[in-house]
Amino acid sequence: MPERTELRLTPQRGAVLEVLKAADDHPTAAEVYERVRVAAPGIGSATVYRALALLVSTGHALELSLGDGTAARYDANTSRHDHAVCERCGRAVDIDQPVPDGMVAEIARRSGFTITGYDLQFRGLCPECQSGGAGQGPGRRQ
Amino acid sequence: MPERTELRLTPQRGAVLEVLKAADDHPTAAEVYERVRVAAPGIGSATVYRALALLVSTGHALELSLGDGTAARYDANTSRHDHAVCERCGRAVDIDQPVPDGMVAEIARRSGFTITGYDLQFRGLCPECQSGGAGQGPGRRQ
DNA sequence: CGTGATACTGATACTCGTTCTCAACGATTG
DNA sequence: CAATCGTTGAGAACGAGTATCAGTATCACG
Ligand SMILES: [Zn+2]
Ligand SMILES: [Zn+2]
Ligand SMILES: [Zn+2]
Ligand SMILES: [Zn+2]
Repeated sequence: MPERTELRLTPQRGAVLEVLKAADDHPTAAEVYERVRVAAPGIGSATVYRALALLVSTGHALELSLGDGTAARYDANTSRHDHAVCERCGRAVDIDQPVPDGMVAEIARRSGFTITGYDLQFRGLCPECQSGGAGQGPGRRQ
Repeated sequence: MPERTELRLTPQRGAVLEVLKAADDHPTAAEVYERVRVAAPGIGSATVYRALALLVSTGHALELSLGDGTAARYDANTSRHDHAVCERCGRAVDIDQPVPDGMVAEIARRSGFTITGYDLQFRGLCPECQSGGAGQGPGRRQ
């Protein structure tokens, strides 16, 4: 007798999760949809959006706003980490260096806020876009 | 012979700028539109969007993505600063404590990125929402 | 002034990412 | 098998932002 239907792993949801786990590039919902259609050809976009929301709400994925005006991206790496986003090709890489606790405490003290978390995105040029004049083409946006 | 028409301060643009300067709550474009209609009743929303984009591109205002999925907000305070956003009422207050240079340098070294800037948003509860159970009502979103 | 060139405006149509609605489907239980 | 209920896919709906376009204001110049 299941008191709570935690997360029924339907084929569609499994496929979405697989795509997320296999991705290392923080795809948008639209990109997840594109990729998941290989494994689940008939899947509808609404189902992908619903699956992503479900995975986020159950802690199996993170939803990222990279602050560059682009759509939200999804990340199967649910440990606390930040990102550096290339302004040219849109690539987002993981940054595993947290803000010092002292700084957070100081900001809480000064602002009166109870700080429950933060989001930090660095902007710049990725190594590829610095060297190769063309890099690998302007990927996303801008 | 004016070689470049820099920025013609039309009544509409002036009104938008006044609204921005008077605001201390980082309004969205829609909110700016609402407010500016008091001073410029016939103004169209497209004009507000155009004025905001112009102000941003000429350095008279900043466009903020607060990472909470809500629309972009605008800020007449163009000096470098970050924000703390209340998860309950949506209020965004200024934070004037930059990330230590050493941390940025370390991240640039590790990631190989050339870091040109960053965006940092703290999440939490504002003083009003901590105490007053009701605060001033759930303002924006969530 | 009048004239044309150019910038700006407001209404509206449009785009596009995301959410909603709903009928059909499928798993589960008894 | 029948009843239940969560899930699905199609498509409609939504909303922020953008593009289009005809009309208007501004300006330089004669
Ligand atoms: Zn790049
Ligand atoms: Zn990541
Ligand atoms: Zn609050
Ligand atoms: Zn600010």
